[in-house]
Amino acid sequence: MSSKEQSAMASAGSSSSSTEISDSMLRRMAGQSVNKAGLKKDQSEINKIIAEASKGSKFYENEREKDEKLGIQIMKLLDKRDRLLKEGVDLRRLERECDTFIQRIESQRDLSQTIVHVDMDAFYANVELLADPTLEGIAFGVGTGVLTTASYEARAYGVRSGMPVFVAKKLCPHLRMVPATFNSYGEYSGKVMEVFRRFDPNMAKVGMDEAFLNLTTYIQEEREKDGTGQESENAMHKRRERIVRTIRETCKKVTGLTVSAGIAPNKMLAKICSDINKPNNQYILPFTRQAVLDFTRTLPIRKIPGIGRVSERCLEALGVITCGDIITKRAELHLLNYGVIELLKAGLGATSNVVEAGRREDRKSVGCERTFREKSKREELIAIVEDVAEELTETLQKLEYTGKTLSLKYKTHDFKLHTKSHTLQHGEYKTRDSIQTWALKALEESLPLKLRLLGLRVNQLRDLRKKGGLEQYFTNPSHSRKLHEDDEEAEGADFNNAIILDSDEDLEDSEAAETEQVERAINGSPFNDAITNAASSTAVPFASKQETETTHHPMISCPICSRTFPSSTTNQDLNAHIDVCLSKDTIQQLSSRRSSPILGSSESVSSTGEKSVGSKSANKRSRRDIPTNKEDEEDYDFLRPPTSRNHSTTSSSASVSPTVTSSGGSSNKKSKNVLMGTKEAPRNPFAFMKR
DNA sequence: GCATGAAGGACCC
DNA sequence: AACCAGGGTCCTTCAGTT
Repeated sequence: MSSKEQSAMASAGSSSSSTEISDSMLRRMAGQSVNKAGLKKDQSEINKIIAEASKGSKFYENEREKDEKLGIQIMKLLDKRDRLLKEGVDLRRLERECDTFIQRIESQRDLSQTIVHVDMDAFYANVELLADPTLEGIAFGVGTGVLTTASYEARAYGVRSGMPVFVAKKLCPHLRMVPATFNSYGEYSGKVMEVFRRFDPNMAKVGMDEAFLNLTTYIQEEREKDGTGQESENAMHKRRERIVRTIRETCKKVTGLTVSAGIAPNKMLAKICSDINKPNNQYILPFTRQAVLDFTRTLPIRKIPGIGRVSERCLEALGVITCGDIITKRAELHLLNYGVIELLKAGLGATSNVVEAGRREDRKSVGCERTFREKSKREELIAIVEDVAEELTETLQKLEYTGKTLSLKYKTHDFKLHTKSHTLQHGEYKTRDSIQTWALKALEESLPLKLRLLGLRVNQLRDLRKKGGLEQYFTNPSHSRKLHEDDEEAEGADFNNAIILDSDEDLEDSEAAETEQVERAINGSPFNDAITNAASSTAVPFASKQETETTHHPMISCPICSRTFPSSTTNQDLNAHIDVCLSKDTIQQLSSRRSSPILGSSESVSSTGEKSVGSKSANKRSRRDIPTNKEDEEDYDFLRPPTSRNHSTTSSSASVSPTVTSSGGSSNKKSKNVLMGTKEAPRNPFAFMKR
């Protein structure tokens, strides 16, 4: 261990011996949702109470350990930076490279779309309030064990979601707790989403209480209706505000729940904006490049969706506190291989503005887990696994999925998480038996264990609602899914097939108009760019172009399985697909699937006669060629904002609402490493910013 | 060299 | 006197396979 590491240990660990709690621990214990509004008590006072309350607990110890490790990691990061600098890395060159990135990003900046992020206020809490008016005006929390949400009255005391009840009570002794009633949340969620859909049928739901809307089309139509021609930016601004106000009012009228909203030219910004005037209000960011830059310049990086506690600390150590710092420190970030491009995109406020409904096909896994009071007796643990397996099977059945890999997850008494997984080469996990058998085996293997959590999750799903088994090899969905009573989210989305083009797609040549801007952007830091020409950036000449074009490809369909493919699909590719479709295995598979539930291997590895799907080469080919334009996109592989992550739907009604974001642009290894020349790519705590 | 699996994490709501 | 959810997604690292 280097001396630096030792000192990191020392400083991070100092809290354990003395009564002082380190700063980073205070912050860490403060929890993830620190950025929430509505606090009364002084934040640092609150943080102290929180940390103090759980000090000495196993949880706390575990957090402290993590904190320590992070500290070391950060030291290493800094070490590395210093070393490279000493070795004489050409920072200037890196800076220029970043400027090229910036140029590209700027050239693709798109202010033509009106994106709205709508976010229900204290959703669970407010639903409970409707059900029980005696909660009106009092501090209460929803959940058991951990608060899933807190009323605004409670928040004033520093009580926040994700906080354990006993800590919350320390902050607010008279806090009242009500158990969560997920079914009702689901119902209200459905109603609200319905309202949103009136304004954007392709609305992207993000969890139960949030959604992204693209109002561009709605606005256009409205203007056509009232015969408004060219409109001043000011008029547009007002129109946007008014429409969003209408949306919120409608929600309130329909459900009695209040909504907040953010209006901006892209998802990341809209999301951040929805928080600004939080309860029951909205915030609109002017749709000009300058306004966006002004906004982001001072924006704490933590506000960027995808930047969590860890990334925040890493960046902070590098002197990056605000988005503005990202630009200033770009060379260093680049040097450390720290996902600069994504950061730059976020820093410039030029992230994805593509809003598309989540599709069932996008789901990647289904899981089920349980937390309980520390247990170590074999029988007890086994019973829990059985129980979880049972429930998982039910869920799987209800949702109509099977999966190839199963993983067991457990948390030991000291809050350490572990997973074990197994992938079936042939069969699929489907029956309770197959799941339980492996799960128990995996558990027993590691048995002398004191646990507090056990869970199971199935990955590599196959959608039983789909005709063939080939689907997993194509990204395409389209027609396939019929609506099912229990997934209210179903409608709408289906016909935009898997092609995931982001806004990046067609911009290339259409951008002449903005060249001027771009030019400026390259010379020097955009933030210093005094003369920003806001007007030109608001021009709407290509308004909504890519949106329509990328989502409404005409389709070609396979004569065998009638699956549809984008018109851009070449004959060759189509043939490849048809080959697969015609393969014997496939036919067998299709017919066997009809007749009986054979597929799930009842035992772990051994299997039924299910040959894997289609010929390997065919699969490979098709997977690469047919579905996406990924290859083409590689070049544009900037951040597709992390913004829209998925959220599960706990409700028994199982509205599957998978991710909103399209999959796509894998992260651009090329440019990242090529420029660097560093081998041991330092972990890029940022990788997740992918989209 | 590349695709896959397994295990571990970061993050989100 | 005790003791921090549960549903997901994506990324990374390290092997071992093909």
